[in-house]
Amino acid sequence: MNAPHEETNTAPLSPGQTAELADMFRLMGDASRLRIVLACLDGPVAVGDIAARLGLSPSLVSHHLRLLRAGRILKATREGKQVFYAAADAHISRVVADMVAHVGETLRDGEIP
Amino acid sequence: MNAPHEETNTAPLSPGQTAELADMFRLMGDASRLRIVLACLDGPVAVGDIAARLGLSPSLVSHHLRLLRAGRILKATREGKQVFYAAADAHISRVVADMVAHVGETLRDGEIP
DNA sequence: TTAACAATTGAACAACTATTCATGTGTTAG
DNA sequence: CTAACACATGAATAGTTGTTCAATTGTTAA
Repeated sequence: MNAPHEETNTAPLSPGQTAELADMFRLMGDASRLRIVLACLDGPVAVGDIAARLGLSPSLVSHHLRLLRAGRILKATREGKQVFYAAADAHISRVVADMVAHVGETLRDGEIP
Repeated sequence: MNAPHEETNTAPLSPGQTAELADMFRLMGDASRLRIVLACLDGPVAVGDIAARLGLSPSLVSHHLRLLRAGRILKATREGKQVFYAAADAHISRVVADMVAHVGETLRDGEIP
């Protein structure tokens, strides 16, 4: 699929891909939204449960969910009165989980230069 | 009811870690800044070269570089008149490259390159 | 039907941010 | 020394955005 030899080169991303990537990052660049995404990684969660679990108003959660849905990061599934949100697809959930795992290792421990 | 899946669950991040992660995402959530980071992944690049290569004003690039430096994503090295920027450490460059690679696979429908 | 519940939506506002322009700082060449 | 170069910085501004509140839509139970 890819070039046989790969170095630590700059990822050859097209301008469109770069913009798309930046969009994805921006969506998770907000703490509330990131927490919402993380809460949805395990499996489908209802809006009310997300709000209660994170201590946010249902309205705010819904606003954020709309953005995350528009960004193809989460998908919605209605079931009765409730609407469940989960990762849009397996790729997304894997990418996000991976980013979190890697950055979790990298996070600084209050080191002051 | 939900069918339990055996999936990589969400990494249990502390609130502080979550905020830090969101901060890192926010830094790369801007297209200009993301391109600057990508341009620095290969190795040390001078500010002027970044600006010329990306078609941005040196002033703007410098402003962004300050944020990226404050966010421990890039580090600066002075050499004569020029200042070279590169990934703050190996971890960062690996994390970023990995995210880019993954999202590169995930990206959908094509745009004009 | 009515009533309660779950979620969405719109408006309005404060806070933040990306960009530009002008100026300032440090460095090397002449 | 001065002048030119490379970058940084401060202010000012236009655009964006996260949050709250009130009202609305959709769904189920009584």
